[in-house]
Amino acid sequence: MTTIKDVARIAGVSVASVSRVLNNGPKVSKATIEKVSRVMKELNYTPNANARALVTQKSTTLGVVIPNLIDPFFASLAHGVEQVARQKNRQLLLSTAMVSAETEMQAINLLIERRCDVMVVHSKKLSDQALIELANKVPGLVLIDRYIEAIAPRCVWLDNLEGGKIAARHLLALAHKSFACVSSKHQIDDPLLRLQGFQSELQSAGTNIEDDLIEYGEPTLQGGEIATQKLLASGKSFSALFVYNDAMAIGAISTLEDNGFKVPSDISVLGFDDVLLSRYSRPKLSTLNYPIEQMAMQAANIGIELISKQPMNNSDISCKHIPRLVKRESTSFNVN
Amino acid sequence: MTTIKDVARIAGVSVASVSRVLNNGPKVSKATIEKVSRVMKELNYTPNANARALVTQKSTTLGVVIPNLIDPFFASLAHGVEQVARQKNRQLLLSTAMVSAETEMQAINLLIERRCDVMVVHSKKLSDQALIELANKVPGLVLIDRYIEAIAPRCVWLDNLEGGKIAARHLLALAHKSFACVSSKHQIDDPLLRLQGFQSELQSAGTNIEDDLIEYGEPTLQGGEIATQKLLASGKSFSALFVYNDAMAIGAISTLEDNGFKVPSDISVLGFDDVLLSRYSRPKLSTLNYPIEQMAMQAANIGIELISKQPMNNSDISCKHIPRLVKRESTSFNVN
DNA sequence: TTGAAAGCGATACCAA
DNA sequence: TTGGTATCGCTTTCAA
Repeated sequence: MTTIKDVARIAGVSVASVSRVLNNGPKVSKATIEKVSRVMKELNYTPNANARALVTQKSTTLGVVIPNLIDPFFASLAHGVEQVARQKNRQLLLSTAMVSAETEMQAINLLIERRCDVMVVHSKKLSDQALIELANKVPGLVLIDRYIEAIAPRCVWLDNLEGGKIAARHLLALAHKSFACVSSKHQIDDPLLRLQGFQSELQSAGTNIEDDLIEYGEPTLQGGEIATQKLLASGKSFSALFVYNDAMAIGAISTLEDNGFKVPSDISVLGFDDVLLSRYSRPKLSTLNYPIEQMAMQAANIGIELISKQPMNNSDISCKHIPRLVKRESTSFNVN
Repeated sequence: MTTIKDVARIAGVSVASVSRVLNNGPKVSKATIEKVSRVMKELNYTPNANARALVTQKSTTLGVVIPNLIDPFFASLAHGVEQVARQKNRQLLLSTAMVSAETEMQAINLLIERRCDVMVVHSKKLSDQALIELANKVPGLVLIDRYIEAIAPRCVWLDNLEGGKIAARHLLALAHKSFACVSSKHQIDDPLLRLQGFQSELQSAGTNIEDDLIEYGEPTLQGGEIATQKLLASGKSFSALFVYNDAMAIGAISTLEDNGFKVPSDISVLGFDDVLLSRYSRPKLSTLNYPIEQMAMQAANIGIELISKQPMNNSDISCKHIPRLVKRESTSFNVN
């Protein structure tokens, strides 16, 4: 690979001069600019970003830590970060981490080795303490989908509890009286919070879900199908079903219709997340929008802001997001 | 950030020794290993990957160039590359490029600046010549979804033409006689090839598609809906519909059922790509599997192989992939 | 406006 | 087994 020295030698100038034209330095004659530019083109010269980072002590990367890219939810997260990266002329560095404390730590460390100074981290397993220490070590680290009091301004998260409440309010407003829920025993507590919020709002309205009408499953299409079969097997009837996420909700609809129930006329089904799938299902899924892409963009911007010399006072900007009800076709007024 | 010098000073050894324990060097006493390791831990030392890359002249990154991460197809591609990266202890560097020659070139250049030595590139707009030159400059560059004769062993691609033929054979085998097609006028020629393959196979069977029964649309759900409406508006009947991709196919099914046609009993619908969506649709979509994830993994492995000192003789390994028919529920025997 | 030289954080060769 | 030191490619004073 040709280096700055090659360019300098062939152009008959010092490396300092080449460096100056490379960085649009302030004091360079037009003559050198042209001469050097021409040689750079001739030699097909590409500056070495690693060397630059080394000497300038600043990175032009933007890191993101997620479990994987195959889950559209995390792909959206990464997409949000990527958009900010492009806009800020940074390169996206991606580190994957299974949901385990060790791999999450490893993934973050890989970014630190690269001296990545801004990173959006999705960590469910590292302890609050570990994360706080990391946040101290890496000024541009921002957590997404997690809330830790001590570093609250650096957490961008969704209020799942409130999401559950919004779901309940929607179904109550549609005059539903008997409710069921398909939830998930995931390694994270999002499902729990959603269910809690849902139940608490029902209770405020003087009703509740019968114990038999709460089932759990894997957070997938099949998981939703199986859980719904169990629900049906209980023999109890219900007119509104709140499901942990969209994939499960689509599975639920599938099982309900296979068993002769029409959605939404017989049973309303409400999902959560508003992933791409929800627009493709028939009937189109009513759900709660999880604005993960915007949240990821906000997180990335906060990270960049944090390492800038003159941090704006962003303390007034809320990092808590409330899911938004998206009414499509799978929920409707209860006429029974 | 603490550096190797800090560690050396505090441990009372030379930087050379620290470097040795860092790299499990061959000649280090147990004593120094322990001493240095302890200090590294104490100081929370993380080696600087940029400095390492600079002196060793080798990268530990794996690059990928795609249009975006929001399209599940490209997310799968990136996911495949990411898996290889993790397995080979490399970090994923992602560069996005809109489908235009300039942005594609920019994206690749960003990777070169980082001295990324292996990259999987999805380029539809750069000229063959430009790509060949890049391939010469970057020995570990591999193209995906593109075939260029001159660098054939470094192209991993899908035979779209054959895909169209397979589609036709499937529908013919189901005794269909009247065909329609929803295609796309995309900036790339995949749709064209699929349609060509489809038609050529029909012709071999002594039949064809009437001109009125080929419609084009955006490669999206809505695009599929609209194109199918136009098809229906023609007034001509058909029992089998071949659609450019799964998103459009799901749109097509939606429109067909809205117009009183049952899928597959009245009309069989066949998609292409086998994205996640196809398993979530009702009826579940029959489609052609585009093994993009495996292809991406193969591409990444080829890239790594290319820069290894002792390249295996892989010339016998085919980089051409044939889509595989996935029979689900949207196609069935034609009983009329 | 230009160039010489120090230094960023590591590795690796050569001596000791 | 260790340490000294040149070096990677670049930026950034400091003089000229």
